[in-house]
Amino acid sequence: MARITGSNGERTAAAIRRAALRLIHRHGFAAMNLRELAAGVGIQPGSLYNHITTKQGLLFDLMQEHMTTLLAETDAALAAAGPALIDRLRGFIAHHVLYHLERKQEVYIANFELRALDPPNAACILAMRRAYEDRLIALLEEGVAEGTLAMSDVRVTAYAMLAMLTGVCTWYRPGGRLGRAEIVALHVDLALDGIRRR
Amino acid sequence: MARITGSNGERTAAAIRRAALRLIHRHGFAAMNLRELAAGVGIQPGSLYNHITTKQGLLFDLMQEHMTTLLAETDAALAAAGPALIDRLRGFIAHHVLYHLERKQEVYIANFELRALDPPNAACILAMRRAYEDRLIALLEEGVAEGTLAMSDVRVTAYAMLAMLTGVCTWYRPGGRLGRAEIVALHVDLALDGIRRR
DNA sequence: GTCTATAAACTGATAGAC
DNA sequence: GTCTATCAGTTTATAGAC
Repeated sequence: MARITGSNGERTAAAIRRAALRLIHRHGFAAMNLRELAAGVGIQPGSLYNHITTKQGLLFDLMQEHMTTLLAETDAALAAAGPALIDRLRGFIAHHVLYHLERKQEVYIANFELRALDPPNAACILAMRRAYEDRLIALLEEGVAEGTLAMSDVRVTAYAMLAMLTGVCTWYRPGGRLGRAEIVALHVDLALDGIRRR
Repeated sequence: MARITGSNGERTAAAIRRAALRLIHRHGFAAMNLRELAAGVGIQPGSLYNHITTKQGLLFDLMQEHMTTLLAETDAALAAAGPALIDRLRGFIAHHVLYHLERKQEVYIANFELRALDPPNAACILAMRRAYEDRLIALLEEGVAEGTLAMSDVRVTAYAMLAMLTGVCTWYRPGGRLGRAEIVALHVDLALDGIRRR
């Protein structure tokens, strides 16, 4: 039988995660204090501890949730793409850009607050990031092997592509000159033009 | 007549800047405390204030010095390149990558600690960053106008190029698989391949 | 210019009533 | 689950002796 009381707890927990993403993205993890976070949720500072273990644990949970979602959605996008390598590569790039446009906060935090994690937590997130990078590296190697792609150094190219595609996070603002679909299309071309064999 | 006493002050000030760059790069500005900074320099915390105004003022000085140097060196690299657009563009890219390889700490701080600056200070640094971006945008527009370059959107392309070229900071380690000259050459090609008309 | 000492405010986290 | 109250430690910054 479903619980009726206590349902407020999950709404509060979700509100904490939402407010934390906003504040960490804006001020950085170290500069965000728990009083400010509690005020953003509309509860008292002490009440936070009904939903989080520590400030550090909160950051880790946010990052882990983000990386898990990113990996799962990426694999879904790859599975949904056509079987040809170029289609899967387009699928990867388009998904990466769209995901990064829609979840700027999570992406920014996962990329730049790794140093705020305790070493064991950082190792866990880093392993997930490596797994993500390996998805792209595998695609590039496949393209080189079959002869449709050409590049001097697969690993450097993969890092350069990811840096370029992630860069949209730093300047994109909803309601700007370009729509999301346009930005995605521009970046698919930018990323592919340099590596397609011709 | 040159002062003889007090010459230790400038050495201390330089040591503070050096230690601050290292600590901010490693832990972030908010997470760096002045006790740790003083210990890194080998003085007591209170003595820092003979050389800095506030912690905020220290960050601003570091960023301003970095941006001034970047702009000056970039203009020197452009002036030293051949008159042809493609040579100036190569010069810009090669200088950008090499500078970012050699001054990882400054670059990282200037890019990711902007949110730690007070609004007036942030506006000042942001204006210098815009001036830097405009150097590249002007080159791309010149290339499109003369017909040697082709791209769908100059501004998006410029941001994408800068993000890609700056990305080396996040993974480059001295003594790694690739030397600096190789990394520079790889990125010049990666950045140009997508925009040269063919 | 550096030191010691300390002010004044802020921080993450806990205890116990409701 | 939320509240009030508070602990214990840390933070930036200052004052005054040497």
